[in-house]
Amino acid sequence: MNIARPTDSELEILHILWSQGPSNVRTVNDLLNEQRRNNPSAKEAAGYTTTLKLIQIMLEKGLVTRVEEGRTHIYTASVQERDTQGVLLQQFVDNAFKGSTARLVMQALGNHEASTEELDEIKALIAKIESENKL
Amino acid sequence: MNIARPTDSELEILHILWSQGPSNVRTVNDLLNEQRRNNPSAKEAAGYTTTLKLIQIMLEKGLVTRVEEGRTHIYTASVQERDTQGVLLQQFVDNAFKGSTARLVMQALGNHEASTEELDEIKALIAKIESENKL
DNA sequence: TCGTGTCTACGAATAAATTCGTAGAAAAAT
DNA sequence: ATTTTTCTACGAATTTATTCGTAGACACGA
Repeated sequence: MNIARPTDSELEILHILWSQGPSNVRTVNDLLNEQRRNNPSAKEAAGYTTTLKLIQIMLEKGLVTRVEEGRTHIYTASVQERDTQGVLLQQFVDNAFKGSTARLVMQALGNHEASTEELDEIKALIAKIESENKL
Repeated sequence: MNIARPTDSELEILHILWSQGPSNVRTVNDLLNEQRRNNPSAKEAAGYTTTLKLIQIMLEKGLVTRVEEGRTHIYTASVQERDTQGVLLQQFVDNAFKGSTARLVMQALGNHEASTEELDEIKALIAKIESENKL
């Protein structure tokens, strides 16, 4: 099964569906705008029909599924968060880092104020990969 | 100084300028299409005037500078590769990973066949960050 | 019942990125 | 000298993503 590539706006909506579970358009729109209010670099609030249209397009693309519940539709993400992030990441690495994942990781760790917990997690993952490599 | 955010096509051209140094449009176009031929998932070859137009737009945005040499123009990237990657990465982390750099790094390391050398580099970087954190 | 609000569907305006055709000037080739 | 090639500039078509207005259906409360 081929994973469709969501656009930026679609990704915003997917994040909401991933964290909230199945939702109607009204809920998605409300949460979307709440998120945007809390993020100064985000876009302006979206009108209801804007969000509706986006979700309808996502339905056509197969990014979400829906069931009717009375007069309204309840939407569910039909792609997994991990899978989608994997697809986007691969593409981003190709575009911005010419395919070098190592460079991307270095840059990410270099820029960012990593917490001790995060670093520990990453170290653990590296150890795991290394032990698997030995097999 | 504010770093402009290049689009995908602009980034392709920047990569060429970064690796080749100052170049005229013909050279950029040739290398661009050569790269695309070698990459099955890339776009079709670009016409000369397409590349020209893109570079002209990049000039307006301040992504490149140029000098005249006879009848032709020689273009040079006016943004640094590292800086640009940093800007793009920050934005990508926000969009796709809701700002969690740690998650991005985990996903990247998980997906990818990292070589021993790469892992060592990354471990060294983590150690460096940790020692700085202690100060 | 009648208005008001909430839903979907859908067309279309807007915006942003990309692509390319055409024209004119200058150089190079014949 | 004249034809062909190689530049730049620039307008405009195309494509893709985003935004929103309007219309019809239905429900709910006054």
